[in-house]
Amino acid sequence: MQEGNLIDKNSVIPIYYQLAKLIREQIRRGEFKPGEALPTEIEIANRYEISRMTVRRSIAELVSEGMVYALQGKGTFVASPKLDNVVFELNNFSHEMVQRGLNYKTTLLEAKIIRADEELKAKFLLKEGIHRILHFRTVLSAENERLSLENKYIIYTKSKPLLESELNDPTLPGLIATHSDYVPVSAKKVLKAAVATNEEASILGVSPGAPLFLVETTVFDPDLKPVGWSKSIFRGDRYKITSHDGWFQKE
Amino acid sequence: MQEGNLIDKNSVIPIYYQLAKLIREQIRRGEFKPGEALPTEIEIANRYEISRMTVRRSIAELVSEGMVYALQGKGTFVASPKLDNVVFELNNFSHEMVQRGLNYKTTLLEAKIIRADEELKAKFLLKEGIHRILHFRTVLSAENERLSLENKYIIYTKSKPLLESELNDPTLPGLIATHSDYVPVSAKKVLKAAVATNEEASILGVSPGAPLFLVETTVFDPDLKPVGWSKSIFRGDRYKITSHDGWFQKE
DNA sequence: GAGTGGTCTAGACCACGAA
DNA sequence: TCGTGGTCTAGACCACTCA
Repeated sequence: MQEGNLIDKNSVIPIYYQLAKLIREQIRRGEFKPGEALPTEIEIANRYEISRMTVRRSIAELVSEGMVYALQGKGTFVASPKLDNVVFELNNFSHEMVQRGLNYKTTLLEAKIIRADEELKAKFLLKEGIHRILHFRTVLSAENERLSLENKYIIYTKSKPLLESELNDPTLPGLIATHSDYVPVSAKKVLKAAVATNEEASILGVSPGAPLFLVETTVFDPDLKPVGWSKSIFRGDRYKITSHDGWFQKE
Repeated sequence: MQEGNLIDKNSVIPIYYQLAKLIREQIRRGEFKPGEALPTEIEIANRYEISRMTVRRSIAELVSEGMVYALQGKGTFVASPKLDNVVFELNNFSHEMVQRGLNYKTTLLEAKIIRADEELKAKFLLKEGIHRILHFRTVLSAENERLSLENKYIIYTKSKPLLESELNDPTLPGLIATHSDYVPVSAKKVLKAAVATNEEASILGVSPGAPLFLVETTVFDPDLKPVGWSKSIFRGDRYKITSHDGWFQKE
């Protein structure tokens, strides 16, 4: 609680880092409770004989973690853990698989140039006329089981040959960078719950009506023009998305 | 690109904020391209006649946005937008509805104390014996349409009367705080795709087999003991989860 | 007016990378 | 060895809150 020689000023570990960890643990242990004020920055600086700027840096860490909040003129207070707002992280499939040490592969079912139909013209905000679209259809498998089916569409403005690497694992931003004159800089994803159609079911080896995640991705260039679109389905019995919130242990 | 009287040192807007915005826009406009180095901190400080610490604060903003990354001894570089890793945010239902200006209400179907069965004992890591569990079953509706069905379970260690407010909109952390001696500080959520059972379908007014999101929540106390658990389903035809990544416009 | 957090400075020393 | 980013300081002034 007090007399903190708990900070080693000669350590290789930065002081602000040590202090942030110290306060974080005090909050977790309940020594500072939600709603209570932390000691003032000057108090903390004096107590540990460090500069106020260093204290502020530590507190900034805790603020960014959502653990405390500062009010000008009043003080710095312990926040209540927010357990309502949830952030789900859906990692890149390949990274996931590599991390878990699983064998995975991408199978190219189809790669062809098509003419934009009305739906695609709408997605890409294209005017009337003929527009060439590059269409990829791939299946992701792990441990010899098919897990996901992806349909990718990009506006085709360059006629470059497809590289081996693209056939193996074509990513939407990668395809755009290579086969169009657009620069992909941002993406919007929409996650929906769906059920397998007969065709999807037979490709993925599940029953028609089986639960699926559906992810629609739109990729934009710097002018917010949509330049790539994909619709992917993931087997609901093989995918789950997990999130951790509040004051979980970090490090 | 140069001669930056673009920073107003007498503005009420902090210098670090102005500078961060300036660099962010330069990157978005492509004046600094992915992989390229930004000017060094000292160069920027000299150019705009501000202190290096202020420059660093600006760059820290951009780093936290994932727009640039710094390498000690080398420089600060423009990142490539990461469009693979996706963060889905599922907001608190009530906030969502209020934000959209929709009428919503919570209907309590059931609220009773039960004895923990084997499944609940396992979820809560309870030893053999008799354990009382408080069970809530609620339906969320908006615009007179049922959207979601929630089952909440908490370990019941206090015998406090249920408050009106809890009956209207019982939250898992709120129930734990009021009706147990535990302090909820963190939560784990798992999102799955599912299909409606006959019972669920009739409650929600959809067809059996209709797509659903399933969210299982476990709430923990500071010692990582599970103290609350819920299983909620959301109509797949009414819910979607959206995310934005990369260098989208902020502000 | 006293006390709080918010911003900014000018300078110091360090760790690291590259030549 | 030099230039880079990383840390830290001691002090300044401001905006805000509350009595």
